Amino acid sequence: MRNLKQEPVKTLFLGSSWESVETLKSLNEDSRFDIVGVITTVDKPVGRDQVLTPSDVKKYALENSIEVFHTEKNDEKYREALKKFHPELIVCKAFGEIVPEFFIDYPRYKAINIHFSILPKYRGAVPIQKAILNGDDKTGITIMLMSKALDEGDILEIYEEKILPKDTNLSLRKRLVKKSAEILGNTLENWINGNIKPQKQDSSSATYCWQKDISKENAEINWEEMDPEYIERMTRAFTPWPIAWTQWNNKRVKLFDVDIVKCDSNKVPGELFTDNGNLLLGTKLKDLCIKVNRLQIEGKQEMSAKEFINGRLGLS
RNA sequence: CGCGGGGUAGAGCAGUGGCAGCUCGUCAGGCUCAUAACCUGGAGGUCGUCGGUUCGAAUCCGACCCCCGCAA
Repeated sequence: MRNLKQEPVKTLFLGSSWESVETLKSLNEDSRFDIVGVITTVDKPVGRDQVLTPSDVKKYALENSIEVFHTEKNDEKYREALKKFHPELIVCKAFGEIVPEFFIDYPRYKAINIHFSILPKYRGAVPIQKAILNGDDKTGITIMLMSKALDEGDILEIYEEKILPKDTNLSLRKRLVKKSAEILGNTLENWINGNIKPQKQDSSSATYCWQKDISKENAEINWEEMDPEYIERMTRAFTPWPIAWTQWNNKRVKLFDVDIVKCDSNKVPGELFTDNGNLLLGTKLKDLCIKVNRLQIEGKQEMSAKEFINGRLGLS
């Protein structure tokens, strides 16, 4: 039994995105852990002007005087990192690189990954989006050992979280980030003190999700084939990126917030029309329409349906 | 110099050389048992900024600033 408060665990953190920052922050502010360094992706060009920008994790680390290291998918660099930091524990969240096996085997207390699904369901890059898209009523957090293959390591702890009817990828992700930051420290302490026996995953029931499923191309609504329910889930799963969209007057229209409503119309699927002050889109089902609450026309700012109607924009 | 759309009242938009407009909101009054209803009236604009052309510019020309879609 190790008293972590007197003898903090030398921890190396791997991550890149804003959600990894929350995880890093919770560990950095936890006296049981001593963050010896952070590995993150190199600065990337970002936005319309392609300005070279450090990752959110790098920004946090620099502000908090934590040493930053870039491995750039290079085995030699990984060896260098081990020599430099001598970690007893590695924690990884939304890093964006596949790490070599010798690296995750090195620390005394192994390498831990946090994944936002109930593994072995939704192994891969976009588990939250996929859970919403599939209409699941719950998802969760898996804290697990890293292994050679992606998301296949033994499980230390699972936390379940309900998916609410209006949940978007963003809103659900925020809850999971917050929750995982709350439970991580204790889970790690239990693991380090030998109170957790890792559970093997049942790989025969594994499912997978790929980043390419969540792309601008896949965010275009196919009105002939998609059910209204699926379209509504798309708008939530594709928030805040890439945003479900369709065509109107040869322009892209992003749909930010929609509802499914009963309607009695013979509109063509995908046709935009107004009815009683509502902005509706016809679907392949005659008695159901998509009611648009917030939208954005290409070249315009995001606006409410009411604002869109007030401007008339060619609608009769 | 990656490609493209845009900046006009608080919001959304129309307006290609000749009085600054529309829908919504807002304010005042009216009607109504009642209102996101209806009627009447009002306030609210350096037309992104600077310069140029012109008798006259929101409108044409040049430069710059800002917002957005695509691409990466």
